[in-house]
Amino acid sequence: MSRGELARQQSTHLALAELKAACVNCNLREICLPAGLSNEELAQIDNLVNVRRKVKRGEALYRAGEVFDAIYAVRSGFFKSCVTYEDGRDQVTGFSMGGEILGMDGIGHGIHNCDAIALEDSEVCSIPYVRLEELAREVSGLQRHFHKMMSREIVRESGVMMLLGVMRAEERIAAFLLNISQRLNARGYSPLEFNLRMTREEIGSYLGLKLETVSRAFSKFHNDGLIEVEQKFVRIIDVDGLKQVYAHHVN
Amino acid sequence: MSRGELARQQSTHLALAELKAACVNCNLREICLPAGLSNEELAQIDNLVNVRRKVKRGEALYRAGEVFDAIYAVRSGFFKSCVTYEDGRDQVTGFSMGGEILGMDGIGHGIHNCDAIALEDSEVCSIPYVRLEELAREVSGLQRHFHKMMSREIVRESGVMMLLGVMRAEERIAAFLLNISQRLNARGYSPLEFNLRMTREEIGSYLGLKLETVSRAFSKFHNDGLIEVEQKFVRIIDVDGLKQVYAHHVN
DNA sequence: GGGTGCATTTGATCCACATCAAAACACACT
DNA sequence: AGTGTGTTTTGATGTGGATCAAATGCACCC
Repeated sequence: MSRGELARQQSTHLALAELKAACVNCNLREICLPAGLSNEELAQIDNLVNVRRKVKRGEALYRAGEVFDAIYAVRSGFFKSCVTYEDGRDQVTGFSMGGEILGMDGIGHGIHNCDAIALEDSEVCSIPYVRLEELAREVSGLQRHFHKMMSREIVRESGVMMLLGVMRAEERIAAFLLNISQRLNARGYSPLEFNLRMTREEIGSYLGLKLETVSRAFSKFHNDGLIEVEQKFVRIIDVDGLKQVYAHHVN
Repeated sequence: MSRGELARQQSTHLALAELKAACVNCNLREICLPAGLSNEELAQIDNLVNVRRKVKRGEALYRAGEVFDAIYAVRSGFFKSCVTYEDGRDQVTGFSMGGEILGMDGIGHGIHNCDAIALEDSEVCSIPYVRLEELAREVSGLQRHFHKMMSREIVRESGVMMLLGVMRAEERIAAFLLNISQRLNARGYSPLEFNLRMTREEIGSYLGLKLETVSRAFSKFHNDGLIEVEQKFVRIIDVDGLKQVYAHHVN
């Protein structure tokens, strides 16, 4: 598949998603907040997410410091989350794609802790937090699943801590590519070829590396026959080889 | 206050805590799971935490891979959480002291994601998760507070990611010391002198540094008149100086 | 179609922290 | 007090990734 075809396939997929109205019909329901709910329960929560919101590329869904009142399910598009430090240093703390939940960091203090910025034109389902609380008290499947999503966010972050704390540059980048690949796969896209939505600098920020280091690692993987890279387009040639990069470390 | 007196004061404090039975009487209730509940609500959740458990220094409260069925509130003592990687590399992902909740990482997949190891003889309140779920549906204050605790864990971890991703060694260690100091303060201990419960290696693992680097930073802070260090004992001399170490970076 | 601005690549050099090594120290046990 | 074990300190050296610099490529826009 060419780069152009791939881009077309991805956007068609997203366009279809936008036509549908509610969780019941959403093709992301199996990986989103309603995952694991019965059809009855699903119907109950459907009016929970009645508000949709489009966010254009480069715009913020929310920003650190804003009052928190809703969490968001990504319906289409792609987001980065990033925190800015008092002294201006900032870091990307995560990337979110369809079916993933954004904003759970705001619950703790009622204030968003990070910015959520769309990396392409995106759409989200807005889920008012007080209504989610209420409904979680009635629909135990929803309560349980919501807790799972928060817990998995904790686990995801400790995975990133591991990455930042103990892995070397190439391992981080191999792990990153495999992670993106696996998430695209879970959403029905090709796990072997895709267009990155973020810049080298954003990848670097997420992985605790400089953009030059990211670029060099991509080039090295390319030369080693593990991947093909051409700007934002990536094709994974040798999945196992990539896995070995971060399994087979110095020892 | 001498090192000996300080140790005695801390353990007396803990001994008193152990005499009391329930959340209603617990001196940690303001920072633990029941924080913010009314007296009525507090009474309702009291039988939730009926099971106590002692964990001796070096023993595990739980280990990665074990089935998750309860979260734990630290009643006395000190824990580290650490994850071990397939290839044997591991990393400390957090330290927990009185009033803090352990085990929320297990909710997502029903399996604990990390080891929780006592760094001194400790005691925890065991909170069966299914009962917590039930009660959270009835006591909305509990539900809300539980969500807040999970969310704050997410925020805490993104703080660590920032630390690992963008800070230099001395900044990390200054931030670490100030964080410990502030948490001790919130629990009624002196924020300016305390005994670390963990080794240099464990601090290093948490901060993504080698133990020698931690030791060198401690020595440097000592020489710069910011702190006094003698093995595990730390006295903070110049809080503002310490804050400047990580506020005043290269620019 | 050519210009402007941002993203990416690649090379050369530097430095913060890791690594290696050894000594000093603390604590538990006998 | 003496011995063993694990922790901490300190020094000397090495290196992975940062930094600095410059060229190239791509997208957008007039």
